[in-house]
Amino acid sequence: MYRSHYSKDVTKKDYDKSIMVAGWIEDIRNIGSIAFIILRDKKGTLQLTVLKKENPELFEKLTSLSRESVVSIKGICKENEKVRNGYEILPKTFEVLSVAKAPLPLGVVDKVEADFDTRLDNRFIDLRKQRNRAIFTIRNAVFAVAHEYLQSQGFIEVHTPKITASSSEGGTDVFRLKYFEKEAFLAQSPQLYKQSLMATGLDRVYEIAWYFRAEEHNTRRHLNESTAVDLEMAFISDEEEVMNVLENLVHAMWKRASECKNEIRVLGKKIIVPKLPFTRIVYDKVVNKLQERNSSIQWGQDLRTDDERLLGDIMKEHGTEFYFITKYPLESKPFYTMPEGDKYSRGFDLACKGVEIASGSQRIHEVKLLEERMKVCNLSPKDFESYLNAFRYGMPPHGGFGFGIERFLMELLDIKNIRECILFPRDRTRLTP
RNA sequence: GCCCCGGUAGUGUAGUGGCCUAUCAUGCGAGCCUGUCGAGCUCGCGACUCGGAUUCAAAUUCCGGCCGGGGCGCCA
Repeated sequence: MYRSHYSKDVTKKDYDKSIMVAGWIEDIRNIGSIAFIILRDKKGTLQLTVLKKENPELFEKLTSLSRESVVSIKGICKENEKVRNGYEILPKTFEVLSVAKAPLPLGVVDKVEADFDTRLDNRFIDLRKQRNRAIFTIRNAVFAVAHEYLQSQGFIEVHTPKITASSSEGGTDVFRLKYFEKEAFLAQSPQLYKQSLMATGLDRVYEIAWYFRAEEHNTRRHLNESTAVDLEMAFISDEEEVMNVLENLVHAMWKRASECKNEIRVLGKKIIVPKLPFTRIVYDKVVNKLQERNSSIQWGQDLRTDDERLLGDIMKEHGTEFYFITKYPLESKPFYTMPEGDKYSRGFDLACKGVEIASGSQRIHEVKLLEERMKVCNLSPKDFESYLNAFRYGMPPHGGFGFGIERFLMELLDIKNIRECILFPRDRTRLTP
């Protein structure tokens, strides 16, 4: 046994008793005859106080350890108002579990900041910082509530292949790889599989999905490997039903995040839970509003980055940070999007403060129309035979969305670089660690 | 894919042709110090991304490579 208590779990009942703590040596302040050692564990830090005259050998050994070495300490817990936790530990025995090499490639509590690149190269140390770990604690919390909410709504979690034969649904470049004697691709999304599952009778499925995208973008908001809550539901009469699930999901996640008080405090953020329902604004109106503000957007075009930001500002003036953009022009949406009339589609985006965080639609469930739309989008139905087959033997009306988690976390926590929101980011140049 | 920018001790920086034997902080090492909590003080250690060119002289200018950052497009 190495530990009886975490730093934050020590209570008045433990005072004057022998307890065991374990963790990383964050800092050693050796004053001469007395030394203060800060020990960090999963939950926080605590102070070890060592007196030279009480045990010169123990004093010497403990104070000469390198920072970030891992130790287990057995000692007496003493109440002390002068110490931040209200207690300190007077070590009696200890065990060194791992000695850290010095100097560190990245200081955990140094007064100098490190470049993000240096931080990522040494992510295992970077994540020793409370602030950085808080992001992933919140990430865990929002995933947990996503599962809870979706399960409660009758969705089941599925896992679809990430190695696929079909090259593209359009819209992005994909990674190519060798699959024995064949060529294969990394899935850009579970889109085709989750739709195929609508033909099975599972009715409502979701996946914590990996998106692999080979675009050579180099921005703060793009990753080449990202995660999403991807969802598909059958027997819907229109896309509004899908939007309803999405807004409730986002709301539940935002709310759960707001309950992570400790992490929010560490991050120095405020999280205000948005009100439901989110505003719906049709694409045509978006174009009008943007044109009123001197945007050069033409009807039919997708919103450019500056248009998205401008719309975010406009919506904020109307007191809303979340909004759906609905009834997109058919030509700006992927082939599987259900048309509405000749020009429009049942596709929508969900934006938060000017950033697109989710995208979805009612889908086409009629195979002839699907083939037609593929051709219009310069895709060959021949390349999608196994997908199309799922539509030939009974496919109910359905729809769904993809909801980017890193984008969500960026907006939730006001983080400027998306790479902060994933443990080991994959971007244009980074393949390690 | 297009465009812009950067690379100096372990870390973060100063430096814009000679005053650079390269600044400061942090770190690391040695020493002093009984209540620190960004501890303090003394001494020390440690660096110009690579290759070529210009020049009497290059961290500094030019060209190329390598590595990285950012914007746009595309998207989550």
